[in-house]
Amino acid sequence: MPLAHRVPDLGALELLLAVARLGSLGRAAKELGITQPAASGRLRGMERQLGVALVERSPRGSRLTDAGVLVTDWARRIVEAAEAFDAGAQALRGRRDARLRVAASMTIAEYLLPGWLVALRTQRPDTAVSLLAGNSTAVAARLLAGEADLGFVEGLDVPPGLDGTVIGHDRLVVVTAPQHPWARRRAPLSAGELAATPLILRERGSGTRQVLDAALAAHGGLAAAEPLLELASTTAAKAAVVSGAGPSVISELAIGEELAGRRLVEIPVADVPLRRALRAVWPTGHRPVGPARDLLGLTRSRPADA
Amino acid sequence: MPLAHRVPDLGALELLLAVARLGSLGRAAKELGITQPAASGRLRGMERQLGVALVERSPRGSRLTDAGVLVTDWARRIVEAAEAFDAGAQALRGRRDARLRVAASMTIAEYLLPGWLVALRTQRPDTAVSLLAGNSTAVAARLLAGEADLGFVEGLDVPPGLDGTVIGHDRLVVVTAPQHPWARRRAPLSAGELAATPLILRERGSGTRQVLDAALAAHGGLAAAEPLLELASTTAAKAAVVSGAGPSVISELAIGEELAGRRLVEIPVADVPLRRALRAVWPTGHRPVGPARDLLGLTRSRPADA
DNA sequence: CCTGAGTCATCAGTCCAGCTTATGTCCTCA
DNA sequence: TGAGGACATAAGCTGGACTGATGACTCAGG
Repeated sequence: MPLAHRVPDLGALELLLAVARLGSLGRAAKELGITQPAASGRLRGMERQLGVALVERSPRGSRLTDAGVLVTDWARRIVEAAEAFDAGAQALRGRRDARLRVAASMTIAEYLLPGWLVALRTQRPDTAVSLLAGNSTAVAARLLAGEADLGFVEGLDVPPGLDGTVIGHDRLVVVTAPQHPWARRRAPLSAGELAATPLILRERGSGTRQVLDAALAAHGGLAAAEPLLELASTTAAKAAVVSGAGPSVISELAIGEELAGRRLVEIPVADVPLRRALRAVWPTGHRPVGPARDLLGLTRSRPADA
Repeated sequence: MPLAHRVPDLGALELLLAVARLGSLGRAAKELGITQPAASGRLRGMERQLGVALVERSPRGSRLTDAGVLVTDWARRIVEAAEAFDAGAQALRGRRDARLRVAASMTIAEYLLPGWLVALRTQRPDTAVSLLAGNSTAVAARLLAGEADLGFVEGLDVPPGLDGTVIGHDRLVVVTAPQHPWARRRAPLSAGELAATPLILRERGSGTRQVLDAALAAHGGLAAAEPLLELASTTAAKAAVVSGAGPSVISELAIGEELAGRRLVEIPVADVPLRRALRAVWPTGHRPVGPARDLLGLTRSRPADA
């Protein structure tokens, strides 16, 4: 039942990628710091596990089979996710002597920052980053106290005492399970319908909730209905929607995978501007320099509203 | 150096997700088929490895810490990639009694099919799928020989003897390393410039190459310059571009990760329609039924040109 | 032809990570 | 106050993965 028994472990996947890149078991082994027999055995084990030959061995080297090419590309996805994990985890470990201290809102820390950190690492391998995640107020406090060099917040305004620049936008989307009647609508949802429907929402005070309330209020003074369910985390809300409990309004950053896998369906909405800016922020007058400036450059060159 | 030593293995990540979902070490352990002490030890090991407390234990159960929430979300990315890997690998194993036999072009098999298979599995858990990857001709041959139930091809036309439906589009994009002068251009690239520049390309005969040639020819009869480098796989071409060898034209499906991580930069092009249709195909008159129809439904509801 | 430098496979032996079983501690609830 | 659930700890086992040595094979060059 558990996935781990059917999918090779990370070491084996890295080995496969190295073999694909270097064209030789022995060289791949050396790169990973193991011996050639270990690599040979490991690759053999992976092929036995998958029931498919991945590599064509010859006395002149090794090449991927057709199946091997496919498997290698799928493996690369896993390894890239692992790299993002590693970059995030290293930042989270947060040693005090870190040269770049970042404070970020939860959504940005979860979905955007790991990718930025991977990119930063290829550009500045020696920059140690520490990460602190919290809400906008906490981010502002850290910056003003000099405990962070650069902050990232989502929301409608820049906290007082800070300067900032918009680095992208986060759209809130209405989602349901594919079985929900809304998933078969042809016409977009109206603001009135949305306001009148009990939704699955984060607790009051969350950024998502604020934006939704503000957007409905701006649009003819509507007030959202009492929530169907109030949950503490985005993940819990997603799970509730997937299981068919009802519709919800969630950041598009959080639901890419679910939309792709058709576990969730986006419902178009008319006339309700459910966007919020994503901003990099810093104490007024202290424009980012050094590694903070590098990181800022990475974030700006890729708008987050793709 | 190797990633595997710094990232917990898949089993540990699954355990973390289960704990987050179930709120108890013991229940999570039972779900994964291990004992509670094993789960306890494993979680402790993971926390030691990351240097961060992930779970708050109490005699009434376990909840994630703030850091735990972040780590769990990053872990979920890895596990989802592993699910896609698993779905693809099972199909590749291709037992003869598979109820649904799919033949797909390389690009679709690599980048789109695993996601579809994961979705199909939640919808029809008992459908065994087998996968055969090859070029358009091979896909057509398998279908006409009755050796496959459903095919997927990318390209300009439907192979003779087959019916089909467009399920999305694949855009070819011009990419360079971020250091390349083109990355700093303001104006889009003209067709003439593109045609005049030696590029890193797949070998002649590949689908990518055909589309590029056709698009340039259609646009004022231009012919592409001699390639700078001819490589056998998309992956090799990507690697060459990333390392700064020169610009290339690659399917956008293949470079999502690289664009996000700023290892590659997309260069806008004026007036050259580098699109190709992605089609599901089947033998004329044999409209898909049963599981093939289910799979087709999944692919159509999510256009691949997002 | 040999020979040396590559490749990969096989074998035997060691070692450790992770498992299980058994038990202890703490809290909560009836 | 005792039962039950949740987690931790301890002891012992086992299998998987590693190393190091060796052998088979191919190719290029004297």
